[in-house]
Amino acid sequence: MEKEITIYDIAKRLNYSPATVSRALNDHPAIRIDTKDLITETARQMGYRSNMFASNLRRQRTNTIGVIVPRLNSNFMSTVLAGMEKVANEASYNLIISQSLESVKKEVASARTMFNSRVDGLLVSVAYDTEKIDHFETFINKGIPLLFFDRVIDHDQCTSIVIDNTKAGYDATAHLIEQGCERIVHVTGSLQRNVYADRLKGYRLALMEHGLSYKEALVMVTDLSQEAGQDAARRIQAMPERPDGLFVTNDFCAVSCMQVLKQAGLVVPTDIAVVGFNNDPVSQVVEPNLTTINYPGEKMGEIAAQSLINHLNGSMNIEVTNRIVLHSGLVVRKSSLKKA
Amino acid sequence: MEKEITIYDIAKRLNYSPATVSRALNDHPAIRIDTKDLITETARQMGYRSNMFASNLRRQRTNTIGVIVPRLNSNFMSTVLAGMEKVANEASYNLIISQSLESVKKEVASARTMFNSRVDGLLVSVAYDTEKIDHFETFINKGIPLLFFDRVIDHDQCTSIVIDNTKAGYDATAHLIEQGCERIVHVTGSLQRNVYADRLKGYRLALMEHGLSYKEALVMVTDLSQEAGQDAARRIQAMPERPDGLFVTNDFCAVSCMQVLKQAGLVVPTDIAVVGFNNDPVSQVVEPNLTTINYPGEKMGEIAAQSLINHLNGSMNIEVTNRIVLHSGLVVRKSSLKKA
DNA sequence: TTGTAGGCGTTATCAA
DNA sequence: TTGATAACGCCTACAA
Repeated sequence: MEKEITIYDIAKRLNYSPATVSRALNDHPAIRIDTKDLITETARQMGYRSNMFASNLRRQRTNTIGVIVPRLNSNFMSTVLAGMEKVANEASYNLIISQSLESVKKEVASARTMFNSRVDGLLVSVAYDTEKIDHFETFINKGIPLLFFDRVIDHDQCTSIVIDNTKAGYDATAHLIEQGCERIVHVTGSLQRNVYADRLKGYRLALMEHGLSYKEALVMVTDLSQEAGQDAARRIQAMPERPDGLFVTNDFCAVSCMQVLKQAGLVVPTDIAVVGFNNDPVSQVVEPNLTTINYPGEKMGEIAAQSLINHLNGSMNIEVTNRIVLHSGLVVRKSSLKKA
Repeated sequence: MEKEITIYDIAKRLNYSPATVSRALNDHPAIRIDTKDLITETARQMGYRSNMFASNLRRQRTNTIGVIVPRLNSNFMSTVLAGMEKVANEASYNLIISQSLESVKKEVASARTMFNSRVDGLLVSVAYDTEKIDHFETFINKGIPLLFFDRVIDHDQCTSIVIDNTKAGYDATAHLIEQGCERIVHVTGSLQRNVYADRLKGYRLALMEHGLSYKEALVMVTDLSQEAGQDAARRIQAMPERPDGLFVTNDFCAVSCMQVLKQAGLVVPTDIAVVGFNNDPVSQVVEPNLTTINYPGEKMGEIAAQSLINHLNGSMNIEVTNRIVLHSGLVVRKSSLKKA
């Protein structure tokens, strides 16, 4: 294992001071262009690499962004992360990624690690059961920018990146109603989370506006897993008055639900029309293809990362913009088309 | 923005030396238990957080593992990453993740960043078109452990984590042959990559052992995208002698291929039996359900991370074990069952 | 069991 | 345009 080259080594070799070498390497304006060239070239030859710790220690910055997500392995989340990585990478930021596995406890631990790693900023989508956000206060107190996306929590000093979940819920439900559905089951997640609460709001709004009454028995709060979907299917079959519409706020869950319903002999969409959420690739594989809400995951990731980076560069202030809403829209496929 | 608390502040407050504080905070054995308690408690109260840069600078370690993958947003890869994150997190390592987007050029750049970030070790799955691995030599020269997984490249000083792709290819093909298939199309990726080359090897082996001749025209090298699947379907339909079996080395690609075939009126598995690869969730959604090779992504991630960490801890040497092979196996579903 | 002191590699300030 | 110097916060011989 060879010795690491430092700016001192370069300085000695060229008979410059370390300060000059440092400046040359950092494109400092007050340096003669030919000495700069000489120094960079020598550095390259000697196999120099800058020591980020020394630099970070000195500058009190890390060029690192922390990301905390519920899970890494969902199509939606990995798409978001792909977008973030792309933007961060281009701006030469590193991404430290950590998953809460849907538990506040791990989320708190992750936040702590991120804090100790001195990330320059933090991007968060909260866990299923997060209630308070005390564990993020440390960031806010220290002035470390914090940005929520998808599953957000309102906070004066943080921006949130979201889609209009209420509208999406409304659109999904209204579409089902227009297709003639009158008893629409809604399968959703923890109402603690904005995304699910808002979609439910949209669902209720659509019912109301179309003169249908809201029935609590038709709303199922689940963890949106595949099992939850299967379970929902069984509950639907057991209902005395058979529902004719189904709005599941997650494609994968919707699909597993559809599969059980189909096995039980129900025909989608004739017997029951179905709408999912996310526009996950499976929605185009299941038969009939699933009507769903298109959720711009990659864009969300890009914008979240870009906003944070802009804030860090001083070219935008996160504390001013409170909320960025991305476009989303209904993608109509066969699973919901009773007419036509 | 408040001032950062350092061990000096704690030392001053308690009238200890910074050295003692440092030792107490790091659980050094030679420290009285009550002073340790006092110090940790005071540190907590004062809102102290250790400065990783200073520490890293001093210790020449980062507790950070670099990961370079072709893409973040595939079900397989995000599952692998989930496994890595879990293990790394438990061992209090951070993960810096970067995607090459299937291009060597970005892979080289990522490697460089990782190098400059002074990761303690590197986990890599190479891009579609990577040929040489000069860009990783710097790591090897510096003694930074390097570990390949899935898409690996043989190197004396690196361990590879893989499944037995040859066997998997063999099993898939043999299964089709046992179902009565005689003209089996194989859709695969770049043969530069071990995974695809080995699966092809298995395919040929199975043909041979069952007395079927290998026909180059039946092998399609593609990028395994959805479009590639659709394309393959069209080429299959255009073949003068209609194939009766299809082995696609990626579930998503297999599914899109199946969809086009079905639209064209072919019946799976009667007209053509299909086997995929990865056991992606879609394989259980498409109809008929897709026979596939189960690929233990999460386990692979866990083992890759664990091996690297063990090596870093000195409890295992990566340069000795050259290759770790995980179990994989055929999952038979309806898409391939001609008999029964 | 605790303290002293030097250095890890940079960069910012001040002076030349 | 360049150089000297002092931090940045931590860790670890060595000494006590």
